[in-house]
Amino acid sequence: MKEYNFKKIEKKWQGEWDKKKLYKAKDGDKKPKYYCLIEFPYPSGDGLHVGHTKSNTAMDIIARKRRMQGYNVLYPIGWDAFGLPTENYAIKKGVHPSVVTKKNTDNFRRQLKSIGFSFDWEREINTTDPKYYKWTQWIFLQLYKKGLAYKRKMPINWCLSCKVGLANEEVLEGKCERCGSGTEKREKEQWMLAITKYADRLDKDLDTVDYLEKIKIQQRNWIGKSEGTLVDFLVVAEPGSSPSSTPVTEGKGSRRRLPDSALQVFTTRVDTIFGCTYVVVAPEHKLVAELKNKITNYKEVEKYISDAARKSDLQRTELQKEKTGVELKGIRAINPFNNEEVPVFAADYVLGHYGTGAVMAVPAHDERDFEFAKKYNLPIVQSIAPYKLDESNPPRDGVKNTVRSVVHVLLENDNGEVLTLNLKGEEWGSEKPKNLIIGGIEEGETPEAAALREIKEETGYVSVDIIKVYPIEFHAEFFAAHKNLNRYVKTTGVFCKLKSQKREPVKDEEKKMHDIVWVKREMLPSSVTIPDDIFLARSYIENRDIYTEDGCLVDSGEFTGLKSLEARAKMAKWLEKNKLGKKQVQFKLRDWVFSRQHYWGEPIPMVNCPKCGMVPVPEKSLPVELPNVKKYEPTDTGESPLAAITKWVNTKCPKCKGPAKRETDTMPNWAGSSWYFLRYIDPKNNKALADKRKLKYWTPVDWYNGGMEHTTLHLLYSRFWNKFLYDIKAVPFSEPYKKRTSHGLILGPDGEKMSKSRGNVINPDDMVAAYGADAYRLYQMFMGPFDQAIPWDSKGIEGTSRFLYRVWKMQAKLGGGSTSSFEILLHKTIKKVSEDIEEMRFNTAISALMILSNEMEKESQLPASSYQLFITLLAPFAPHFAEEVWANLGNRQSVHLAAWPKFNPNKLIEDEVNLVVQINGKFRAAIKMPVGASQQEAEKLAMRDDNVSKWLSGATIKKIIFVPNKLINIVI
RNA sequence: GCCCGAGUGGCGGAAUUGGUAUACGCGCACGACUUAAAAUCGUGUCUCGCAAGGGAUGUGGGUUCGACUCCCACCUCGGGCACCA
Repeated sequence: MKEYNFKKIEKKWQGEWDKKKLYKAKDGDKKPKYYCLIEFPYPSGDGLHVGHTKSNTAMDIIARKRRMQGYNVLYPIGWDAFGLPTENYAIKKGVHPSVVTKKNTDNFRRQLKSIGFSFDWEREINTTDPKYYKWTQWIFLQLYKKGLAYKRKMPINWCLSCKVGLANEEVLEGKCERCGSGTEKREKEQWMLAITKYADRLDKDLDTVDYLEKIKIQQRNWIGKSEGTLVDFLVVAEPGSSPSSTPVTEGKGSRRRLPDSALQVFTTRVDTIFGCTYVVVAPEHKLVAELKNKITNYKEVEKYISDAARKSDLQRTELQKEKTGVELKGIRAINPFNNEEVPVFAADYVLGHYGTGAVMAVPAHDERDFEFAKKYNLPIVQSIAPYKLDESNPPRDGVKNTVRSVVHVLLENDNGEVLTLNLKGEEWGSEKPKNLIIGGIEEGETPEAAALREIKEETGYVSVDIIKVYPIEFHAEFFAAHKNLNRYVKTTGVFCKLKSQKREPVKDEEKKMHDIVWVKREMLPSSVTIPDDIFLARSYIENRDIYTEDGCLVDSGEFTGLKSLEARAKMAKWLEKNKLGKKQVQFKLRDWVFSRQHYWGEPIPMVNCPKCGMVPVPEKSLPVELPNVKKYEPTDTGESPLAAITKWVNTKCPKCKGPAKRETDTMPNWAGSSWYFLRYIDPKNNKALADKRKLKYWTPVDWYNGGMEHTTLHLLYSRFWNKFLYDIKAVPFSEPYKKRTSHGLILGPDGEKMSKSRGNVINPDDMVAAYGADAYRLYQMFMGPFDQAIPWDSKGIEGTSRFLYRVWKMQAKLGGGSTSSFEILLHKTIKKVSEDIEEMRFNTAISALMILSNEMEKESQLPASSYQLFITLLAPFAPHFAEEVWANLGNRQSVHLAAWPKFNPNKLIEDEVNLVVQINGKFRAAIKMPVGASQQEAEKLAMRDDNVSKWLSGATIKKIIFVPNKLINIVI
């Protein structure tokens, strides 16, 4: 037998596969199709590192298994080659970016080929190829035609170092995602794509696809759908402020209505509106300028606004802790529900670009409003009460309903302990503190007075300070069995401190009922329980002054008593009826900034004509190619370097043929990758982005694996483009990807993210040279759970390498022998490997293969048929190795075209099992038993065991638990 | 702060309708082969204990005959979002 020479074997089979076009995907083939996709790489100058190929290896395994299962598989590859690193490198070295790209893609191609991925190389694409970006530009034109691409002057994020405008998605904590340096806001005309028009569908259609749950959640959070209500507040001038105002009848006093100045706010909590004590507009809100001459402190307001505008995003987040704002004096807003007038503020904690840029502030029920109200001494009014229905003891029909106001007293002593009353008698017998001091508030009594009275009555303490009456009233409803009444209880919390131990005698009847127990605060239950318990405990301890959850409406006019959910619906209806507002769905998602001021990107195919305005380049003139020039440095003015190339910029208007100028902005990196999966289907088509029949055959992508970092950008953008192409009938499916999974990072050996600057990069070339592609692939998959980040361990790859050597050596034992000793294991392994691949549990699949090989190794003679079966299971993981062994076994056709093995369910069943014997749940013995043995048999055998009988001697058996074929537990 | 995910040997990790915790691999130790080393093969490897036996899956409670697994509270780490009304 020859030595296992991976170098020779891998080179040989890679050549063979290429020659035979083994992995060619056949358009329209009769076999069922399967489209496997990985994110195409950006061909950087550094080449691949081991992290880049994890996804490729995983999908390669799946693609190979699918082929063996009889599918016509499309597993393509290409290059996402536009972008800054290439441009920066080209500028530095003075070479054209296309030359750099060519060099880099050549290197990447060599690297990928050396690992033996089963790509269909005939479909290779490159986003920088004019034949490709012709169609990227074509899609842009379609978007433009449908009004989804538009130009708008707007503040963009400008990276000071890259000298480029960035999308919101590309700015992290005020810093450029790419280079990490600072950004600032600049006003610029930008091309925008109206992705927000698709926001609802992008959210809803997630229900129709099989993505990992965390990917769906992250996309949903990013889209940020929230259902709420628009409410119109009437804005009025304060008396005497302006003679031009007309009198208004609504509201108190003789206010004056200002023309056209309804202020619209967006809220998801219209149920809290009776607690609204002021309204806030964003500093950039148009109301401020409109009411300039009605605002009596305009100078002050103006200063605040210009200060706010000067803050960068970074400063705004840094200064987040302290809220600032300024009142617009001279004007007031009227709450349409109660006609109450409230002050109006401008504050930068309200965002101009979300909702209407204005909010109603309800400090009692919103964290941010509360903070602001505290700072500016604004009133806090409760309109929602926390509400608890005692589910185990709900109000009953046909029973009298009563309402009762009570106090719950938290009395603290000098040791920081609180007083609880432990009720006497069996039914209350619990070691845990049960009650605080609780008592009814009598007619005309304040909560404070009630608290002092109850303390005295129940405990005798008379020297007590009231520290605080908690501002939020709690409501609860239940059936009071001992009185046969339904109770609706309104509870006020009072926090008191014991000044001295001075006590007066307590009546005997009180003494009989309960003991006084001082407990540490932590001992109080933290969760809300039924009203007879200390159900306010947690709120007291946390000292919360506000309540932000749903509850029950209080002091809310005709809506009082409704629960939040119901109130929101009724109040929205009321608004609609009175034309004062309506239901509204809002999204966090914002339109996509699509312009970049760079050379190395797709030119935006538009022409600016002094006569005709913005004119799209006719489709037949596509592609608009990048001019071949020497200089492509970015400019400081914020203009694209293309603007300096007059020969290219000056063109003729497609409409009037007069002199015109080309659009000089280019598209962002995300453009080419938003539709590349469609181009693979028909990469050379010059008439359409892809042929309809081929699209129909291949789409949608069956399984797309990629990184979590692309969840909110690439994945969302490409879903958007695909949906748009579906709407214009260019593609047959609305959702591009049926299934999406993601891989975890491979970290450097130091446990840190791999990067050139850290110097912890592992190059696959070195691994392939030292251990071979197959050992490399195996180790990548064996490292641990696929979706987890795991450090690279160079010793680990030696393990998978050894495994291959051992399997190789088994060839010497082939011939006779019998399968009997490992036949069950063989079928179990087929089952496990088959299932594990589907679930991407590659690590346990490989472990199962190792276990089987360890068993087979013990045999002196090995049946060739079993070994061959084993090799087919190994083939997707170690394709070159398997192919060579397969050929050695005398097979003419490739192992990768062999049928995927099936397990025989009958051969999974063992005839003997290890039955665990436990005594009181502790392992005491394992006994061999025939499958399906009865409890009696098991008991009999178990008792006979020496160790078991030792434990059982002198004990009474209380109970026996028997789980067939698994265990018997004897309880003594 | 909010939303996801994870905490198990010296290390990567395995174990799901709750049923022998630590599979598989790495490392380490000892042995065989060798003049020697590497490679390879074999044996051992959670912890305390001479043993019988006990203890251990981030911490503290709970449910259960039985908990890595289920429930409650908390701690730590990783990722995402972050004044989105």
